Amino acid sequence: MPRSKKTWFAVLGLLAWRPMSGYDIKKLVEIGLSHFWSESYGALYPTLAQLVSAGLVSRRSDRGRGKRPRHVFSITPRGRGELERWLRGPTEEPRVRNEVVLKLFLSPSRPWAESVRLLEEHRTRQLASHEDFAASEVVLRRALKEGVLPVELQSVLGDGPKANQPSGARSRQLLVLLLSLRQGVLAAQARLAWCDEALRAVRQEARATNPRLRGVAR
Amino acid sequence: MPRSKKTWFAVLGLLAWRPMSGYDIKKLVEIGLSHFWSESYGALYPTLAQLVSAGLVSRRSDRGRGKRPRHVFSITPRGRGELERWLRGPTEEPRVRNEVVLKLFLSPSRPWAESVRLLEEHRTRQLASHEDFAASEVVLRRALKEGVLPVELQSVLGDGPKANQPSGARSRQLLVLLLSLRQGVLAAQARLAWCDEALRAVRQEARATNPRLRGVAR
DNA sequence: TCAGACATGTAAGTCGTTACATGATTCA
DNA sequence: TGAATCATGTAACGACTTACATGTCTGA
Repeated sequence: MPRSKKTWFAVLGLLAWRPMSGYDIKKLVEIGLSHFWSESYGALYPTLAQLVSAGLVSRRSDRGRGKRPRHVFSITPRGRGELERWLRGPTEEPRVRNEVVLKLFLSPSRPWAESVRLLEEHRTRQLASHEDFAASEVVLRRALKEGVLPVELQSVLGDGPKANQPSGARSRQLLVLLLSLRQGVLAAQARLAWCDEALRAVRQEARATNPRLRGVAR
Repeated sequence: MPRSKKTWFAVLGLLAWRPMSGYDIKKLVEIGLSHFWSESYGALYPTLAQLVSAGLVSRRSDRGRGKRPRHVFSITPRGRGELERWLRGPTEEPRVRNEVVLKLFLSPSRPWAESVRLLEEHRTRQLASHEDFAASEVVLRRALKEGVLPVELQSVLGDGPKANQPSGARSRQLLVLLLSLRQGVLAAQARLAWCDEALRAVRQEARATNPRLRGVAR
């Protein structure tokens, strides 16, 4: 039984926000969705072609004067129908494969210092991504409150002033963007908290095992 | 460039805990590591065969009288060397693909009630897994404090009373098991907190948008 | 003028899952 | 005796990623 075709529906769903080229989709995912989604060109372009064949998406060649030629894809009514069915359908839990935890788990025969380094490096990465998220959150909350759309968000939400957004649609987009960001913030916080807890435990254990280190700070 | 061969090293690392059959490995991962790792038979058995070919693991046929015949795999010294190199090497961040967040993100054209249902279902699953983790944690902490190994953990850590565990090795296994569990607990808590936050926001928005529902509890 | 962004694709290969296939042993 | 669990594997497929290949336009 074919498994879920996530790229398929991710692309379809993004095209429901607004018509875009493959390149636009890639950028949108990288810039705005990277904390919960990823796509590669090698999956994107074939998927786009398949969606067109299936009649869920239409392709139009946009070759404006002095413009780079590009293909703009739009969702069709049938595409909206399929998207809706998928949105209403069952949602798969991602199967987890956390290499950091695995390494820690497999480390019992290694020196404690190695686990400490593993955790410290992981912590540094988490801290950086947490800071990124937090900064984006500040921008987004201001946008939501003041109703202005800063440049940073235009590439995510589309900049069209003439875009025929029904009233409230824009603020609804901002809300789901904020909620998805909050997910990233909370997850990063939890990972950070885990690093701290694990580091404390491992360092304590290291001191207890190797009395020469007793009293050494850090 | 071949990507990291996680199954390869996961299997190698588990065999460093103790010799096991493929079936044992599968059960161990399912029962004790499911909150941060997964393996399928279709990956496991071929990997085991490859590890043997590579000389990192040795296979012995165990056909005791009245016993089911089985293959017991043990890590070789070369295998330990490779494992060690991998443990010390760089650790990849998993690329995230969270279908729940994606669906929420793609929902702006759908009724709020649909997002509420999505989040509620997700919350229910997270609550259940959080409870499982918390229960396991209680068992583990007691084991760590009292130095006794309850039956539930014997399938994870191995039950050998004659196992030539160097002093402290068992408690170190318990510690990394606890830490890996804590990772699951904290992650589940964060997901739960996010669900609550998102549900609050979405419900509030739903009420604001549809005044007929104003004042309706839940 | 040339680096860097824009833009689109393909080919090969990796990684892993599901479904299939098979059979032994235990225990109610 | 027959269901559940132990036990081992393969085949086909699905879903991606990486690396390659190619070209255009903009602006410092």
